[in-house]
Amino acid sequence: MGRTGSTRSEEILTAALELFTRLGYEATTMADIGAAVGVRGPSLYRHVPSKQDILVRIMTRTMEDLLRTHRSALAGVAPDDPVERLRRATEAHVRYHARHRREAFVGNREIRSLVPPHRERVLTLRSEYERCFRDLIEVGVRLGRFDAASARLASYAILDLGMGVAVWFREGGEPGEDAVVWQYGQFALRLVGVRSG
Amino acid sequence: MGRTGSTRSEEILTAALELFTRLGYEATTMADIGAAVGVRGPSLYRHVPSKQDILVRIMTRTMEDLLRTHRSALAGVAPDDPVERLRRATEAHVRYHARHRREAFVGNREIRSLVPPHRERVLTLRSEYERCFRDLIEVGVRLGRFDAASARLASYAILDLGMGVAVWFREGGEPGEDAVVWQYGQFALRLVGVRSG
DNA sequence: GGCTTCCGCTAATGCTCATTAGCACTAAGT
DNA sequence: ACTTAGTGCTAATGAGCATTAGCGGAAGCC
Repeated sequence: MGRTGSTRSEEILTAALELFTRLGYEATTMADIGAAVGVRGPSLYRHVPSKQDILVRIMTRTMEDLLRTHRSALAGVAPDDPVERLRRATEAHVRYHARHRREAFVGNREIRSLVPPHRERVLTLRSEYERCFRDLIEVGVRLGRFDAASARLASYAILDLGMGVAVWFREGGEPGEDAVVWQYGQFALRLVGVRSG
Repeated sequence: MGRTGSTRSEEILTAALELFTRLGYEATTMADIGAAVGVRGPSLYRHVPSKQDILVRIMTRTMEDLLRTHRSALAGVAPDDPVERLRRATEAHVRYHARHRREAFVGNREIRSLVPPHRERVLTLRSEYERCFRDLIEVGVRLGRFDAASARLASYAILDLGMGVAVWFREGGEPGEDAVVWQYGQFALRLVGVRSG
């Protein structure tokens, strides 16, 4: 029984995530979430302070996980090997979006359901993440390894591929996670003009 | 005063589209839409049958437009030139998403706000559109012009790029529509292994 | 002037919700 | 046995919202 998660609040976050993914934040009621964990709506308030707070916890955790994954994917990769760095970053990005499709999906679509103080915080984390990719590409261009007219467009394109994965990917379906990750890593490199995946 | 559009309902659809884009369908109220056209909420019912109907009209019109532009982009392009066909299809796709970002944005995100009979209809149109791209890529692979391990993944990737454009593109911003369209056409070809843009 | 059509308005109506109050039960701990 | 957390429940509360009723005015037509 830790303080943050005492199992019950985790269950609630998980159930809410599933419902937010399927119905959207606005269309999900506290009663729905309660039913998903075997409880009436009002009882949820014993474990979480509000519906908005559920969304906030889900979204900030997601963005932090994503950034953490990104950093650890690049840890130990030579800074002067932009090809390998972009490949690793993209693979981590895509793997995260495949493995945590609900989190990524909600994280992308429900930003507007966040109420001001939190919205800005999440948006800041998000643009920090975007900047990582743009920087990666700019380095590659500067080193003459990439051929991209606009690093910004290329980074948007690569990031958007990940969001797409979160939409259509199904665990246990075909193609599997590894195949998608590999393929999308190749896509990213091709996008910036690297030959032979 | 024509029957379908008598200006007023068009104004309402346009205002609603803007609001749905910014706030989402659920979070937009009839009073909001009314205010945007200078009228109280209930007065809207003189021009449109319901809020849901506004969404339905927006979304079906969007999907039909998209399919129409796709077909006309390919009209007259040699069937045995998959490179040119994919380039044209992608350019039309991206141009549509840049030029009608609100329509495309709402069309992608509010499918779940559509009530059953319509949701299915829109989803059918959408998968018809997806299939066009997959077929295009399969032909290219069969003719040996494309190098794609999975036509399905490649088509998803290309389509997702378009959705991304609808999210971040701003009319009058940089890069402009033509630059984005050209760049994304090149991205699509690179994705399927075509060299030299 | 009287009739009709259009279109806007305010006041219901009838939900659906998030959230709060207040009560009850259980399991420890003492 | 008494108390205290912890957790659930039902019944408010209070707001927001789509939609409907019913009224009134303006414009055109006779």
